[in-house]
Amino acid sequence: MKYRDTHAGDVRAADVGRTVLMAGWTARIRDQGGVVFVDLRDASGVVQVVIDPEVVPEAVALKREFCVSVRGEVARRPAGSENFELPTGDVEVVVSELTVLSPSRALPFQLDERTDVDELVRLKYRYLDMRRPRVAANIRARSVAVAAMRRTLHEAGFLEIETPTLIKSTPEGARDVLVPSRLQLGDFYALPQSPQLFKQLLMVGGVERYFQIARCYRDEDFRADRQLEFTQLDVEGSFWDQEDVLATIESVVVAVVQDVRGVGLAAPFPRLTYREAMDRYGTDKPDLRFGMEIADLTALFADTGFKAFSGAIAGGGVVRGLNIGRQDMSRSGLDALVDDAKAAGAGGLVWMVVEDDGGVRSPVAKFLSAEELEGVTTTLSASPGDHVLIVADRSRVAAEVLGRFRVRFGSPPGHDELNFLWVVDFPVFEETTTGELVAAHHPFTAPVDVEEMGISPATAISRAYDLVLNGAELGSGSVRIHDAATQRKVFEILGINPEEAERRFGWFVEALGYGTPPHAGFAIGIARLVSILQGEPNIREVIPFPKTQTGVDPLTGSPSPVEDHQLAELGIDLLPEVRAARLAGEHTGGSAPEGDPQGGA
RNA sequence: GGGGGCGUGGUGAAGUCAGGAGUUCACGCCGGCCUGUCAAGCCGGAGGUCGCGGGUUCAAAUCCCGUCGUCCCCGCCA
Repeated sequence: MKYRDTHAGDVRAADVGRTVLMAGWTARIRDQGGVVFVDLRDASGVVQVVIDPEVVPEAVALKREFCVSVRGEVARRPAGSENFELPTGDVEVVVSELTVLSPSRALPFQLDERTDVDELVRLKYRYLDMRRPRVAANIRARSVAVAAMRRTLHEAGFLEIETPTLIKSTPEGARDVLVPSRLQLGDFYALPQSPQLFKQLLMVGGVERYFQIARCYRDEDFRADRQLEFTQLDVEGSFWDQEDVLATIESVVVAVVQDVRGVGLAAPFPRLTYREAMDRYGTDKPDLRFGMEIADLTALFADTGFKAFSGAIAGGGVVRGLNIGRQDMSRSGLDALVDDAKAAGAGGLVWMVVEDDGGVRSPVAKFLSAEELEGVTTTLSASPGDHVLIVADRSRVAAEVLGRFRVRFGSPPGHDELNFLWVVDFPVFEETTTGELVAAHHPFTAPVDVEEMGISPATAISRAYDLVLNGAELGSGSVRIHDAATQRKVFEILGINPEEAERRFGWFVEALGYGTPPHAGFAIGIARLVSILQGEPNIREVIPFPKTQTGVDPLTGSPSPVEDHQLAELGIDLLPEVRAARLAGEHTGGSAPEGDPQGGA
């Protein structure tokens, strides 16, 4: 059976007089008694079809979201009855034949977008949710974005290569998602956190340019921009240095933005070093759609008598200030900021308000000299009404606290503006709160200077870089280590002893010993990029079937218990308390409405 | 692991602070009318264990305790 020869959204005045066969959904029905208007929607759009119930009696039984096929003649709408909101609004299709391909039950929520429907309900009925313009547009945009990525990279000579998704667990960084092996009883695969080591092996193998739309898995807690499983554009190139990577990624991003937004981006993108980003914006992913820079006041307070400041400076710390502009804040509101700063790890926070006469109101004003107060307002360009926040602490703490206030009080414009930015020169390692060194990017990142890394690892700079868009980290990459000796050195600094390094990464380090080309690469979070381009507040909106914050899929009910024989085959025995909890029905997930969602007669 | 917001017919909301009969509004749903509507309109109707459990009270959607779900955030995310 032929269902259609014309798409609803494509019907135009030029088609008047043609007989068309269309198929789609009855988005809206306006039954006038003697004539029935139906908005027929398919993936291409909407067209109004007109039905005379005496000619087509089935029309009387139509409800919303029936899947139907109609045959009819395209006609110009009577003068005055055009709908100029619709691309098809000057025509309509006069139906001669209507087939209900599939009726619909009453809907659990309305598909118009007048109100925000609870997300849990949307996810439980995601197949209906994606009939709505919002998710439908996001799914399309994502496809357009991925197509632009593939096209750009194929044209530049890259090979698209799949790497395994059942791989060796090399725990470090994120928690692995584990999969038990039946054939190797008691052993486990891990799902990849990224294809990192496989793409490096591809470089060893002589694949000089690789990319993949790669599914990745990290078993950490969810956020608006983080899911258990996600997709990255993963890219790697041999005989590449940092500049080759940045240029290639820029060309991909420019193509994506052109195709998704219809906007040409200027490249190359601006760059900041990690150090600059931290000092001026208090974060390694600054949103540069607005200014509000953090200023260093350490020199100004070098000889201050105010102990909170002098103490911090004497301890090797800094004094930094942020002008958050005019604010309507009460004394208690300002004091609440002090608590927020403490919660974020600072010893304290000093606030100042510039008075109309240029004087400064602050709980600590009496401890500061006139020159110091003057210096603050001058350095921060604070004018009457402006509120100033000052933190004296270790450099990292001051940056982080003020960086958060900057984001909180800064006012970025709408999502129309796209501010891409490279942050380069990340450190090789960062120190944990317990003083251990961990890889800032990952342990396969090349240092700028291997000797220097050996001497003072804590301050060594790497050849790692991040791509930032509107204050969000879109992705990161690095020049990789391509010799076994440097790789072993990094493992050593990370406190991984040679035996452990051999057990976990021996297979990889061995590969580096066979003429590995210098190589470098990058990975971009696709949902993050598309969600920002689409102006969405979270990545679930651009994921067709996302999970909730507790890792549950409300539609299918996964994860779910499995049969005992399945566990037995895998040699798995649930803890008695886990088994009891399951039997008691705890954590069964999902409280969305069950059964007939409509009630009614 | 921690902090915060939310949970009221199918959907969205008001009611909760300050206890007094499941009250209200919009949409949807069901039935009827209607030949130019397009968020159609008009008339009529059905539909709720106020997430769940316990407590206080003469009386709980409302106050208290616990719990579940969901969202945002901190930790975590090499």
